[in-house]
Amino acid sequence: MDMDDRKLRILQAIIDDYILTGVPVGSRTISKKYDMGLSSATIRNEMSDLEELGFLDQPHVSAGRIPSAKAYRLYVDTLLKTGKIPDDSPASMRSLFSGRIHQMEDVIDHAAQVISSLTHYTAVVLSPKGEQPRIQTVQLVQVSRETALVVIVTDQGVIRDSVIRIGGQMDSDTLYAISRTLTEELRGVTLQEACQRMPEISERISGNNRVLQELYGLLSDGQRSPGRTHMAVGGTSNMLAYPEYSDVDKARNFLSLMETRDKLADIIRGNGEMSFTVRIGPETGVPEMTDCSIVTAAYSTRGGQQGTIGVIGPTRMQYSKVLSILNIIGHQLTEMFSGDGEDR
Amino acid sequence: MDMDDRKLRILQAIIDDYILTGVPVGSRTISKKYDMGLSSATIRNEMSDLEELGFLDQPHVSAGRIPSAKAYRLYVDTLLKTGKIPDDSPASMRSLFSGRIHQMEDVIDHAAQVISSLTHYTAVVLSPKGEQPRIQTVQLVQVSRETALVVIVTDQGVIRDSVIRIGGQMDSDTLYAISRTLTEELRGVTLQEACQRMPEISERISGNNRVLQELYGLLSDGQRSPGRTHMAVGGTSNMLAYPEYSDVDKARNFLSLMETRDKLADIIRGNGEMSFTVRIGPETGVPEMTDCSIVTAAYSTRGGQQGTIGVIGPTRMQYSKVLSILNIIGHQLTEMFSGDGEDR
DNA sequence: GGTTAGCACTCACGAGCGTCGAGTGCTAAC
DNA sequence: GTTAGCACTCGACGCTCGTGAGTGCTAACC
Repeated sequence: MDMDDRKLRILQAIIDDYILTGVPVGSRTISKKYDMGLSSATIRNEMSDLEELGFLDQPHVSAGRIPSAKAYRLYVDTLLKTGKIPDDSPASMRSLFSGRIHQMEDVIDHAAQVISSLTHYTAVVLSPKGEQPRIQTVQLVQVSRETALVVIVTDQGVIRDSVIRIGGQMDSDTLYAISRTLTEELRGVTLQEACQRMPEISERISGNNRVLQELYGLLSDGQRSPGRTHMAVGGTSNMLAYPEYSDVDKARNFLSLMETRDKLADIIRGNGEMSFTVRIGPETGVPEMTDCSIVTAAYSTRGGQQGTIGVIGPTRMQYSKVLSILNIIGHQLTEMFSGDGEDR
Repeated sequence: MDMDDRKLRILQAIIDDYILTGVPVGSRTISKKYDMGLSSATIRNEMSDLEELGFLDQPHVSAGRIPSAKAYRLYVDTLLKTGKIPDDSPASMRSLFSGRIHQMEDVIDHAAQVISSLTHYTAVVLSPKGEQPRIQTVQLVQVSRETALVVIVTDQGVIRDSVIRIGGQMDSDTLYAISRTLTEELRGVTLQEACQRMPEISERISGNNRVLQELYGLLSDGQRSPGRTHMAVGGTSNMLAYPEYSDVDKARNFLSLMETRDKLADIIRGNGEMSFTVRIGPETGVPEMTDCSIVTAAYSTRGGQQGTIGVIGPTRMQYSKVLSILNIIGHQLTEMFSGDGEDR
């Protein structure tokens, strides 16, 4: 016994119906609603076969069948293979980021909002992250008589800034001079290398040890912290609308997972930089999410960094809709971040 | 009939017990657990009086009593009046912010984490906000041949940065020169005033119109956006642990309120800059939160700005514990932000 | 007069039970 | 291979009823 075309069509119908209703679907439903020209009895036989093949589960004997993770896998794979990701973006969706938004963090927050409200699932957006950034410019800006702001511009447009103390009197011209020297010395160098080279530079520019010491501390700090990836989460409350989470304990588990941002980021970042990823139930590898699916898509910036947008929903997710939306938003983000240099 | 001392003690006992258990408390419980030297019958009479006075509610006739909002009000007021905010900070709590944290946003996120995990309620932390910031320094940092970063340092240490395009070739020395002029012209001026003064300055520094135009756009943008107050929310999932939210619909309402950040910020910012605020149930003025209480405390920075930390929990919140924790964290934040200038 | 014991009464809660109906598997006929 | 028919299963729902916590009232007590 193996999968023939009819079995496939029936399975498809079952999945469609279950995604729609969330209720185990019976043979009669399929026979009538999706008129296959087959009686319920025939469907029943086929369903029995499908269950044996591992595509359907039966919660209890007198209920209908529900698709298994394996069924969803098949479903999604054919969806992806046939490239049937409808790009049916209505005009309304075309320019969700029309208003002038300068800060990257705002864009990311907004994207999470938009995705979650379009899909009615939970959306997660991760800021781009890529190679070790290389320093382009270092500049010290005087803030007060005692403190200065360090601005480090890297090739990724990522800017780290932090306030450091400058010992004694130091006018803005002196700071500028130091900045120039530092920039000359450190251009094209990663933060890590910069850190190593500091002592050497320190000798060359004598007299301003205080500043360089602080800078050294800053660099070694910055190098440790993993590049401040920003993450936005939207629509966690959406999940409570699904009967899957009518159990409060389950809901709480889910929510607290959404709150442990580090873990969540790891999960979403997941398997590399595939343009699309769909992980279904157990495939997520997260025990708390056995009845969730995660769909992610990548977007990129002109610096070649990869960001991730993702949707978390019940396994009976409207995959095609989600894929289509992620596709569109992903493109928009890529355009936005690689486009006119207005990013951040 | 009015409140005598005994009634007060009984009410206190009822509130304590209800806060602890969340279950309507009966006369026998009080008589035995809190040994008042009174029989349950006497307690019953007193409870009946307290109900008449509006301090107790009775869910149904054969259940115990639960405290009304009015009761909590009284409870909290005496708590605040007697100044019984225990400062029993164990050493472990003394320095929650010990690790080097430079960015203000990180501090705020972390504070929300800490507060929520200490209280087991939901915590909200708002970044400081105060007067219109006044410009201290303006500096242009070259990023690429075509773009530059604008750094505006204000007296509040708040730094807005954004990338603008610089027309044509422009070396870093020229940018520095422009920066100097701008700083001289704009020092001590609010963003709004700066915006007005731009045309005039534009004439003086002729030739670099492109840069100044961009800067003008940036300023008028920045002036519109309300100062980017950052907000961190932590422990929303904690709320689901309380029987008050075993109803999924209620939980969802609560969560989606937590997600509409603007609204939430308004609610938390609430009534001004009192050092402590306790709003109980209906006092919150938010229909969705009739069975929540909000406790807020202020912290401040050396710039004289006020930030807010808040806890949202069920009305039967452990007020004294929450007040104590907010007190401690508030002081720590104030110290941190006014202290050594390492804030952002 | 305040306090307490006693008692009848109320009512949410949960267990137990029967009914209903959706859905199945199997068999026999087409 | 398909379909009609039928017996069977089992969760959902609704009903009843016992249980127990808690109350209010009354009468006795100090």
